[in-house]
Amino acid sequence: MHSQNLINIIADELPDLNKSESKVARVILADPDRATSSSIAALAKAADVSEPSVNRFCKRFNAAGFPDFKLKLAKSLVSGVRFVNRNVDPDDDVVSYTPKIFDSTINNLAMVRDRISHSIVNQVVDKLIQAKRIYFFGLGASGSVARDAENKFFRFNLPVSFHDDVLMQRMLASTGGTGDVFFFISHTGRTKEVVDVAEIAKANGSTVIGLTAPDSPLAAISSVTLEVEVPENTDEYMPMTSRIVHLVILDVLATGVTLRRGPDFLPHLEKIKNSLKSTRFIRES
Amino acid sequence: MHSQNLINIIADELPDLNKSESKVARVILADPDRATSSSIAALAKAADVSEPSVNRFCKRFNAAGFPDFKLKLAKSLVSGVRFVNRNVDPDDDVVSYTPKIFDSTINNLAMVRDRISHSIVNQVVDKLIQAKRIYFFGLGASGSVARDAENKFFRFNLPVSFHDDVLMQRMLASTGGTGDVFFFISHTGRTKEVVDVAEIAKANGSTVIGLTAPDSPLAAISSVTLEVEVPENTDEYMPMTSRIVHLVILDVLATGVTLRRGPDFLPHLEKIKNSLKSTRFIRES
DNA sequence: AATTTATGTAGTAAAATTACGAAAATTATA
DNA sequence: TATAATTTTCGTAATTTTACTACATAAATT
Repeated sequence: MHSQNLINIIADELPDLNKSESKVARVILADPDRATSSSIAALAKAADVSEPSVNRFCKRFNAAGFPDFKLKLAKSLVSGVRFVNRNVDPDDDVVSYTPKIFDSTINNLAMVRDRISHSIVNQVVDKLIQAKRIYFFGLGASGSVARDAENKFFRFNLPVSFHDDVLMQRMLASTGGTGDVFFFISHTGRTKEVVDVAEIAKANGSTVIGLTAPDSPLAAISSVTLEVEVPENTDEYMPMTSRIVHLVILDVLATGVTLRRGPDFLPHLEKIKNSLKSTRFIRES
Repeated sequence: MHSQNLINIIADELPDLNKSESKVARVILADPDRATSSSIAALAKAADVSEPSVNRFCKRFNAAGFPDFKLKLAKSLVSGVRFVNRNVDPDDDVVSYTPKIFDSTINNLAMVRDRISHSIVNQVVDKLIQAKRIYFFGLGASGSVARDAENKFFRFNLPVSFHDDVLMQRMLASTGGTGDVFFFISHTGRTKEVVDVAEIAKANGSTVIGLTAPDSPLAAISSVTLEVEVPENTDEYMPMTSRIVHLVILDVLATGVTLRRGPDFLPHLEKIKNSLKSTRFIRES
């Protein structure tokens, strides 16, 4: 629906392609990287079709021609599938694994940037602005995200808190009601405790917002879901990057709230910023 | 030097290029995106040089030829990094501010990726591996980073904890000693409380690691400093992104530790992963 | 059997590369 | 300082590779 990856588009269309087109498609999907660096003749031979068939294939996917197609393919390899080939190896040294981890995080951010639903962001900003009270809930790694969110939203002069304790979450969820916003953060969206608490909150009439994986139990329950699809960890050594994506989405939400509040609100933010000044060493220079 | 972006490489080499090469370089840098879709003839004409000059230019930058160069250029353009750092405007709507915030985060990550000192990362990994005990300290937003670090390093079977309470930090710092690692996370590196505690830890013979700004009081005290230079917030609406960079650096460190531990350690990580399985709803599909 | 769709052949146009030599710049020598 | 020798830089022209188009035939569908 959004700005999909070319590889995925080809894979999706595969059943609808005719014989020679699907031959081409399969050769490309088998080794997209190789495809970007081969000539139309080489690719035609590999797929056992004629050159014009390859050319027609390219045009079918909205490319001006073969070279343009290769360009688009190369681009989509970087933004999407790169992490597949760039896993951390057991015998990598610092010089190799450091950029790999950065790149993987960057790729995921770029992917979500291009796919996030703006209308849902808007809806969530609405809910947050109208909230009587906001609770950020998360367990484990998502607990840190929730804590960061509290820290950020605290500046809006709203009653906001974060909790990483299940019992506390459960109690608060059951005492909440209309006007309260419960904001659940979860990588998988399938942690039982989290889903349970979300159900309680929902049952009591609170607004439930989920920052989580699509098609998850948590997403199903939530009043509004900010869907974040970050590829599963295939690699033992590669860290989980959904946390980072969640943090940036919360940055986006906070910015949305600030902007919605309008310029009258800026002095308040300035005041909070200044309150921290006295705790700092003065910068010499 | 590292896995640099092709655009940066060209910009860096610009002074060392000869007349026609630099003409080509300037045309490419002026509009890299256009360059990826033009023919060698068009580019030669735009740069007012001959076609072979463009070809030689490409080979100088380790491309097989012009088409290969275009491919590499295209890839480096999408690597997530968008070069113009756009600020959030007071009258931006979701569609505008969302990508801006993602882009700013991505830019900062890419910058640090290319500048981080690998030898310092290595040194810190060494210290963490040898540590008898690790304490992650941070206040405010950095407290969440510290909490995340605890969560991550906990898996290494090391005595590790995080603290965002100054009194607690102070007590622990004064009871620590040789073999203990105190890991301070601070955006500015100039929060008095943090620097005070770091001084106490240092005085008692503990190892002090700083993840903070260069040329800051905290950096000065630390045994090893992971320097993170993220541009100051020029924009009222743009969130602070150093937190994110800090988190990714901690990911890098955790990966370093895992790799150093060797393959014998993987079963242990697997065990922790499995321990969480029973808390989850089974994925239907 | 008629029509549409799919695919390949052959020719053409465009693009990129190579080989070579002239021009410019640099260095050496008188 | 002038000039010759050498190296580097750069362009012309030819060649090769690559991509595209028009057309025809084959296959599939109606």
